[in-house]
Amino acid sequence: MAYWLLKSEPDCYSIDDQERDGANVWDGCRNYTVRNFFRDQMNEGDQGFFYHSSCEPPGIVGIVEVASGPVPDPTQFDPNSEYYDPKSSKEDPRWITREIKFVRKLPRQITLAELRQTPGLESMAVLQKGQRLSVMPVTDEEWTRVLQMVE
DNA sequence: GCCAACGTTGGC
DNA sequence: GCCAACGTTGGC
Repeated sequence: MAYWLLKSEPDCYSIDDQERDGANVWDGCRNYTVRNFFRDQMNEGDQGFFYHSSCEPPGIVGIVEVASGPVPDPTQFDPNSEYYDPKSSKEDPRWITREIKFVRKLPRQITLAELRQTPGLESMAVLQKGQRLSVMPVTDEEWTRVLQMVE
């Protein structure tokens, strides 16, 4: 059992979209570190923070759960998709992801600025300078500490 | 296999 | 819109 933080731009796919869809394939990610998290590190049943990025204000808005084993990202095979990858094949798919399902919204958003001000979260991956991964690990301690902020 | 150029992310 | 950080690409 592990915890994660998944970033999404709300203009593109928000927590409300996730709530409406329930479960869906987390597609479109084209970063090898993130691919490896999806393929090798996640476990079905792991939970994650749903984080709104590139918006005002950025921050954590909900909780989601890893709802499948590793699956190929279908958009890599679709020539009409902006995420189409002609170098990938169905025999040896390059981009692996998971189904992600909605668990709940937080009672209120926890902004990035708040996270930065919270003692105990100094080492949290999302707060580190220069990190830009769209999926990042969260420790047990960080998970608990963040949830305390909205209790 | 090195590394410069380029592209992307995402907070500010 | 700016720009720092850093991943990816491609020439050599």
